[in-house]
Amino acid sequence: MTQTVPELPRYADLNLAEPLKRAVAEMGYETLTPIQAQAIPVVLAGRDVMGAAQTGTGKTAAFSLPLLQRLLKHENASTSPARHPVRALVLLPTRELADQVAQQIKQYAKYTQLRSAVVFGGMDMKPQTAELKKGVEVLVATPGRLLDHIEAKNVVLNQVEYVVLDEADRMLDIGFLPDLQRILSYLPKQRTTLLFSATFSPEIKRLANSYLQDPVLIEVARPNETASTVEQHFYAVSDEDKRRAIHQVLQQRGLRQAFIFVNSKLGCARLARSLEREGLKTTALHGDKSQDERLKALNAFKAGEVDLLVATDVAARGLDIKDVPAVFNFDVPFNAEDYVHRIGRTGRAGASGLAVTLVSPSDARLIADIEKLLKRKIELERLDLGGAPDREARRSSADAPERSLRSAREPRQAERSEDGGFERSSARRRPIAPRAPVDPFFSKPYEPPAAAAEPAASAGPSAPAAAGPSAPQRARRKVAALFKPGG
DNA sequence: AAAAAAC
Repeated sequence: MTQTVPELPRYADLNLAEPLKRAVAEMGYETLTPIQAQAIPVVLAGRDVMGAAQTGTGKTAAFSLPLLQRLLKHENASTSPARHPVRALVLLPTRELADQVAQQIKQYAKYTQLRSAVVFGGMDMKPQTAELKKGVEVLVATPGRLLDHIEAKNVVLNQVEYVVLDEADRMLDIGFLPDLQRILSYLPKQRTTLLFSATFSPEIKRLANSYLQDPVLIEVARPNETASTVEQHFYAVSDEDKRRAIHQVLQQRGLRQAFIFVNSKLGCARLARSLEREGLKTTALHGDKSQDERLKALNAFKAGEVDLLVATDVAARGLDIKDVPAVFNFDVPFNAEDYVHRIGRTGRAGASGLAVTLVSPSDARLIADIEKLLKRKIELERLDLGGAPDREARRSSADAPERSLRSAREPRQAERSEDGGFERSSARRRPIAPRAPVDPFFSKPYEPPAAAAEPAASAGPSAPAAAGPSAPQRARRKVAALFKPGG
């Protein structure tokens, strides 16, 4: 065991104001994580920062503590409560995350005079407006609602000294960039900008640099790296077997709670309903729910009232929930970065965690993307679902055991096609999956090729076709190999 | 392919 970590820096030894130290001590923090140890002095020095560190390693404290310290140190009007301009702005990509970070900052600031507030959509404007009008030094927000408040003149941002983009790569992606740029246009040019995320693609890094002045780059471990405490598995499972796979892994591992990620809101609602019918205490979290429902779902999971939280990528980033033992990717995420964030919901703060990704043949390309991002080979594993494959079970209608999970819905033909029409669409979408063994290439399970380090490398000698398969072709074959009948 | 974020 690596129990003898050489003297981690301690909060008590930091040059932080007493009120901040007191709050930190009260929250039970003693030593700094690596990202905190590196980022805090740099932020205290007033520099711009681009910070990358693995999920679950305390990025929020890494920026908020030194930020609060700076605000305390250069307190201009603390003795006259009449005027409290927003001096620090923290922007986040989801409402739940804004809420979480705001609560954390409130905790850190609780023994100071600094005021903070949070604004995000889906909630009544009025209470937020009232808070803003009272004046706050630290404002936490999601972009859309903040723009609303700016345009309604509920808040003025021309005195902002610090802006933080948490989950910075997401904030800078195409979906958020226009709003972000508008917000930044209201801020003084002369300011400190802090960007933090667990993932930064090279393109986003370049873009991010255009928003920073002479930044300090802080990289704790490799960017895009997953926590070493998370045990990762990729199981080759056909779409129709995925729910059964979840039941089985939960049972075999003796797991009660888990996050289950899906790619669409509709799929999220449906999967949650199915799992609930199959006897698992399940709730769904996605952007088509009201904010009240979203908060309720999250709180029910936190309180242990439900065991499974089926969620879209609204829950992929940043959410810090204690003791999430496992994350399932029911769908392989469209963006490889989101894989890193999703599985980052487990194994936080040094805890151990399990990440299970269910891979169907059509996911080959996405798996190749994840391999590339993680810079390592992914071994697809077979999952013995105990008994005949599901499709066999459907043919011999007498087989009860394997079908038990589906039995509740099996008779409802109409609803099955609503679920995506597994039978027909699978034939359409997965022409690659061989029905009969034809090529010896398909007859052995996936083994990482010895030579090629990068997926984009040249075609190896094992290439069956004359022209040589492309990287996506090879990726599809790897996955297809695992779906060979009888293997 | 989708999700997120304002009403």
